[in-house]
Amino acid sequence: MNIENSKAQMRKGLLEFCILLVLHRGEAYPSDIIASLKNSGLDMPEGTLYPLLTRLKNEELLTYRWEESTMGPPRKYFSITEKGQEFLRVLNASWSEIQTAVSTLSQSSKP
Amino acid sequence: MNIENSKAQMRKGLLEFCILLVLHRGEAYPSDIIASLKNSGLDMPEGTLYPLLTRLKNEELLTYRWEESTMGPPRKYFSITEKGQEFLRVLNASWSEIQTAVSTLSQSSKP
DNA sequence: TTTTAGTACTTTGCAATACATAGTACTAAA
DNA sequence: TTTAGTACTATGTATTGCAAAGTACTAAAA
Repeated sequence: MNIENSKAQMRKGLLEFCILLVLHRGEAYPSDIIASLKNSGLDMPEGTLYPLLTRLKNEELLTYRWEESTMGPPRKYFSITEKGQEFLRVLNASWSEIQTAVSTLSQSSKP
Repeated sequence: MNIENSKAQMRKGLLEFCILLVLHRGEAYPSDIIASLKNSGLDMPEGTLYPLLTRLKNEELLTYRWEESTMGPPRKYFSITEKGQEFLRVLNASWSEIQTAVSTLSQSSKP
C-alpha cells in the first residue's frame, strides 16, 4: 500500500465527472482542461485525458471543433452537449450521495 | 454510458477507505461490514469485500480473530491495526483534498 | 534550407482491480 | 439425512487508468 497513491485511487472514479465540470464552464482544449484540473488540485495525465475525451465524445456527451493555432498544431476545442449536461446532473447527484455516505461512516460511532 | 453505474464508478476508489472507516468504529465480520456500508448508502458485494479484506490484512492494516458462531460457521472478526489507523488518517486527508477540488471545479465560472 | 524545440493529438500495451460466479464448509431444523 | 441459512474462499474476466512511444504541426535557430 503506497501512500502516495491513495489520492490517485480516489480520483479515478471522478475523472469523467471532473472533465464534465470543467467543460460545463465553457469550451476548452485538452491542455486547458489539464491546467484547470491541476489548478484545482487534481492531476490528470494526457494518456488518461485523451482516451476519456474520445469516449465521452463517442457517447455524445461532448462535441468538439477544430481551431487553428498560431503556436503549433490545430487544437480540438471540446464542449458539453445537452446530453452531457443531463449526465452531469446525474453525476452531481451521485457525488452528493457518496459524500453523504462517507460522512455518515465517518461520524457514526459504535453503540 | 449507463447512468445506473455512475455512482458505482465513484465508489470504487473509496472501497478501502470505507472499510477502514467502518472498522475504525470497532471490530466486525464481513456481513457486519456489508450491512454497515449498505446502511450508509453504499453497496459492496461479497466478491469485492472478501478479497479486499485479505489484501488489507496482508498489508497489516487489518488483523482478525476467529470466533465461533452458534448460527453457522465460525466468523472472522476484523479490526484495524495501528498501521491501519495511520493509513486511515492519510486517506481522510486525501478525501478532504478531493472534496475541495471537486467543490472548486463546481463553483468556478469561466471569467 | 535544414534542424531543433515547443505544442498538440493519437495509439499501443500493460497492470491493477472490481466483482460476478461458483465452490466449500459449518450449523440447525425439517 | 436432507434442506436451508450463513460464512468464507477461489477463479476468471472485463474494464480502465495511464505510461510511453509515435505522428504532425509551427516557429525559430543554425
